[in-house]
Amino acid sequence: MKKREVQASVKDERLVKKRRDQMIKGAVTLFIQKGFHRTTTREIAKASGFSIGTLYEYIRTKEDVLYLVCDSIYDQVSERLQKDLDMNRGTLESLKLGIADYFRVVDEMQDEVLVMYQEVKSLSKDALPYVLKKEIEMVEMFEKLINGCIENGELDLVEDQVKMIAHNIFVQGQMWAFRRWSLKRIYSIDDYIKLQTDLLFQGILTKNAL
Amino acid sequence: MKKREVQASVKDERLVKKRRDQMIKGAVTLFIQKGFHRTTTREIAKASGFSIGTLYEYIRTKEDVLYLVCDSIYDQVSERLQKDLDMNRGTLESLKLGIADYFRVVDEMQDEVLVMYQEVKSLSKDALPYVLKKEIEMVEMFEKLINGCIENGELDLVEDQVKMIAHNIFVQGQMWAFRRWSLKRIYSIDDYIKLQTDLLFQGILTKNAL
Amino acid sequence: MKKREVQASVKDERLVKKRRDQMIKGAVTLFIQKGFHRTTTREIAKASGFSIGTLYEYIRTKEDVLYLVCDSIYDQVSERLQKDLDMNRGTLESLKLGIADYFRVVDEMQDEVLVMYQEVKSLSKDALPYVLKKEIEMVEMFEKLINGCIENGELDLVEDQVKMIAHNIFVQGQMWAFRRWSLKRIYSIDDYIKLQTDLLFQGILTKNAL
Amino acid sequence: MKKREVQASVKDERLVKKRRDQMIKGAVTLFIQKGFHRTTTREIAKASGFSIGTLYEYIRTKEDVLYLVCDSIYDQVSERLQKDLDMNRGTLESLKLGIADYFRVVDEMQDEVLVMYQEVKSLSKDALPYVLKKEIEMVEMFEKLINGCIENGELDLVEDQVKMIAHNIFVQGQMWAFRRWSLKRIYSIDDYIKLQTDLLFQGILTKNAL
DNA sequence: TATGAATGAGGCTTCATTCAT
DNA sequence: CATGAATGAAGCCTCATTCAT
Repeated sequence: MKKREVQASVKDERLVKKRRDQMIKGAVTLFIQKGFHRTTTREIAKASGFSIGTLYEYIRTKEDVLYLVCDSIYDQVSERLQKDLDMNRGTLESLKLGIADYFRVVDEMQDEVLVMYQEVKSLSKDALPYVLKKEIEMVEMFEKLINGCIENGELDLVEDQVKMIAHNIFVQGQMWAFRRWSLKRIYSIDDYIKLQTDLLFQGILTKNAL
Repeated sequence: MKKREVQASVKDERLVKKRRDQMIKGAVTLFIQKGFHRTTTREIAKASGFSIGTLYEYIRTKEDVLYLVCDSIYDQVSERLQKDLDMNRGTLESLKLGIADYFRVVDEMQDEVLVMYQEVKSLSKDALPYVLKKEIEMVEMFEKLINGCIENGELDLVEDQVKMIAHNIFVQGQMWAFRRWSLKRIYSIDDYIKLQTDLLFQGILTKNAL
Repeated sequence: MKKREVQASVKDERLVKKRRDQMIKGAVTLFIQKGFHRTTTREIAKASGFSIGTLYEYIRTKEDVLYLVCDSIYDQVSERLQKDLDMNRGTLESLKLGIADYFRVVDEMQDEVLVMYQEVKSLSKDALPYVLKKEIEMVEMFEKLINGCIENGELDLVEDQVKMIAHNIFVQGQMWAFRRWSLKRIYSIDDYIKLQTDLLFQGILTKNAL
Repeated sequence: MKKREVQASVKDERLVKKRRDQMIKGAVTLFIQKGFHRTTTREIAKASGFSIGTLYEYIRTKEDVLYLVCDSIYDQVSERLQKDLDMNRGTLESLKLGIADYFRVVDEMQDEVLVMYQEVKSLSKDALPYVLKKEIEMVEMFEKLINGCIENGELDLVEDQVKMIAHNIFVQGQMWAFRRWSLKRIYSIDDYIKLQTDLLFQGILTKNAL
């Protein structure tokens, strides 16, 4: 599935990229503060550093801004993950590193993740699939990391389990962003990573219990 | 923390209850279809079976409807959970039952949970805490179930772990609702319960790895 | 062909009629001064004596106002013509009376006719046919008056001629409105009626020439 | 009355002429399709084959384009008529030829005539007189043709009649353009010329009736 | 001369809320 | 208590025009 094209009136590709970057940056800040629906196009223009007229030279509708924002955030997050995947050696260690890295990206991009997370649903039926596709791809990255361990004999799991775990990891990452109001009071990101990883690997039953 | 009062012009308490029930029912349907922001008060009134004027006899602002909806959903979910908690005997079995029951409630109330889940953030700074409080209470229910097992010596966990697990359970419940587009293709609710419970209890390293 | 329905949010039919009459009256004044495109919806609302919100309780789009205006003007004009037609006796005299009466209606409703005449083309492909239909009906009225004379033996014309004459009469009526800047300097409405009628009946070759 | 000057930034007269011709050609096409108000300056620039910036090197405002279009159309039509006038011999025959020729020009330039006809009123109070002046001149051409016949004794009419007839001819020409949706179903341009000419000359009263 | 990115006033329309009946 | 007509602030978007390159 190709990227969904957001039409711009301006021809200069480089300029389009530049202006849209300004736009995304400005919009994220606003969406964090007040959400997509409560943010006006004029506010977006202002926060982006140009006029309302100029804003509309680079998008067609307000929703395009949301799409651009979501798209950009996913790109950033998955780009980071891709690196871990690339040096994946199929060991438990590299799985752990992948998870830790993902959680850290989420931590660094808390606001962005939260925004995307809360506002995707505001995308039209038209744009949603493109963003969902990216989500699926990220879950698949975790599946690959896990499958690597299985192939190496470090884990013994069936496909259904793999998929479930991949989903869990993905959601627990997001969870750090969308439940931070609650979690941050108790844990640092390092605590969070350690606790979640241990739980994931060992479950709640102590050795004693086995 | 007491329930947040939503002011009504009408005095007859029984009538207020009745009208608000109609309202919640109508609103949930609409919020599911189009989300809170895209739903108009007029539509809510119509779906509730009365006029826009009447609607405003029972609420003060549109946001009140959202609050009422969220409040009602949480009430229903936690009421169900409360029962399990009441007959909690501090055994792993009753923890498992609690989890299974929670996941099943979420399954039955998928739409409602999804709505609440996606729209809470639209609540004003004023109303949000009241709903968040309910969430906290639900997480605490799971904490209690777990602590029961610890007291009984069936589990050996420190507080930080307990809280983390409670959060995980809570989120995995919601996850069944908000990722159903993805999960339902792979799992039935029974699969989901079994897999998640096993994973929770035993982790991914399982027997072989130990 | 039925009248095209213009949807109103307000239910009370009588009120709808009343408000739309206000609206048409206000709009015509404005359209005369500045044309449809240069008139804003807010101006229409103001000229109609209510708020912009109220305006939109009675129409769906700005174009609806134009349609309502055109529709109303045609109704008024053709209602007047209908009377003449009703007492048509198939004599040259009643044809002359019909023409004179039509020209007089146009004279009395100069502004309205001019507006409709200049702005119909701004109607969407959707609404245009309904208005054009009315125009056709009016032309047909003149055809009937003429055919009456033919049946009575007062005139001897073939169908093509009848149609042409009907069109000419119709256009010469409008002409009094849309070329008044030029014609009024030279003729009174009575002059105009007399001259046009004579020309129509006798041509320019007159007695001398024959 | 001199031509109204439309200011251009560009000095090279030949270039101005060339660009404006491109502009008029492009604009007419668009005005025909969507009318003056619905056509944007950007569209005009594009249809003219140059950029929006360049467009504004040759005009001052969007309205200038309309003026240029109207002006050009009138020029073309009256240039053709002028020829007939030049060889006017004051005979009924040359009057007939003049009318036929005018109707034929209108037929050939249907679109242009229609545009001009429907959009002149969009000209500002500033530009309108210049275009109206051309219209008057055209009507005067017909007056001259008729007066020629009178001087030759071929017709016997008073001034008021002459003016009325000239107006009628002029309007009947336009009519072929602006009522073509209706007329073309019934008549070819030749039918139209013959019928209108006969009616004009002989009226509707048959010899018998006299 | 030619280009096209930038501007912002202003247009159309929606919708939460009020209030007279 | 119920109704629904009225209100107007505010939102999204367009487009004529300018100006730096």
